[in-house]
Amino acid sequence: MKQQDVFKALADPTRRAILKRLQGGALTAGEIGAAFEITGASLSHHFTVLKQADLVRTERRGQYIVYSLNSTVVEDLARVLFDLFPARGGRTGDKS
Amino acid sequence: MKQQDVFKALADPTRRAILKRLQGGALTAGEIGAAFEITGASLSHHFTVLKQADLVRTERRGQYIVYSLNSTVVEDLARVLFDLFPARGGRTGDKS
DNA sequence: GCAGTAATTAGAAATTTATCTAATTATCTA
DNA sequence: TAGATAATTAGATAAATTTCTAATTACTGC
Repeated sequence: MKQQDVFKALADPTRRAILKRLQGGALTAGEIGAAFEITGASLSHHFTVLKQADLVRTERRGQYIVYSLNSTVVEDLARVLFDLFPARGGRTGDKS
Repeated sequence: MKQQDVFKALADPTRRAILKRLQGGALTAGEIGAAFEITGASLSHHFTVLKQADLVRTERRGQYIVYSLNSTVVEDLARVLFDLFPARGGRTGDKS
């Protein structure tokens, strides 16, 4: 896991929206792109960043390329975050 | 919590290093800066970004300004992440 | 092989971000 | 109050990022 790549990938709102779209299951590049105003070329750039961070996986299916979420990275990321912030017992939900 | 501000703040390696330095407890701007090559002005910019993301808190103590970690934000961030990635039972540590 | 569709890659323009030097603000001490 | 120290703010430059159009690659089906 390249920490820097993951953080940079998550820093862009369009890329986070892509990840959210993939929650419902794998989608082709075109299906993902339908939800955004930007061009396919720009989308493709974002896919590259997400792939480099290992946040998504791709698989060619004939004419299409199918994207899916790589959930295992969230575990790595969780480790990094708990390393970045001091432990506090693990309770959550009392702030807001 | 402004999600975008937090992600953007964490996207820079210098800022993550600042957060790590603060793990040991509160430090003055100068003490933090001693560990980095960049100028105080640049550091100050990073502090601004971290403050805007509510990741650090500041307090003036006489001539000094003391920075400390705001751990509560990690809880908000955890929520965002678990929202961004599908739930997977909650176990961690089996991937390497 | 050729036309059509899906997606990426190439190259450039516009925006944002990180960094610098110089100037300013705030505080301490004599 | 004046000089020294800590830190920020202002303004500029350099580097990185996002986005675009145009061209290219990969596959389908005739």
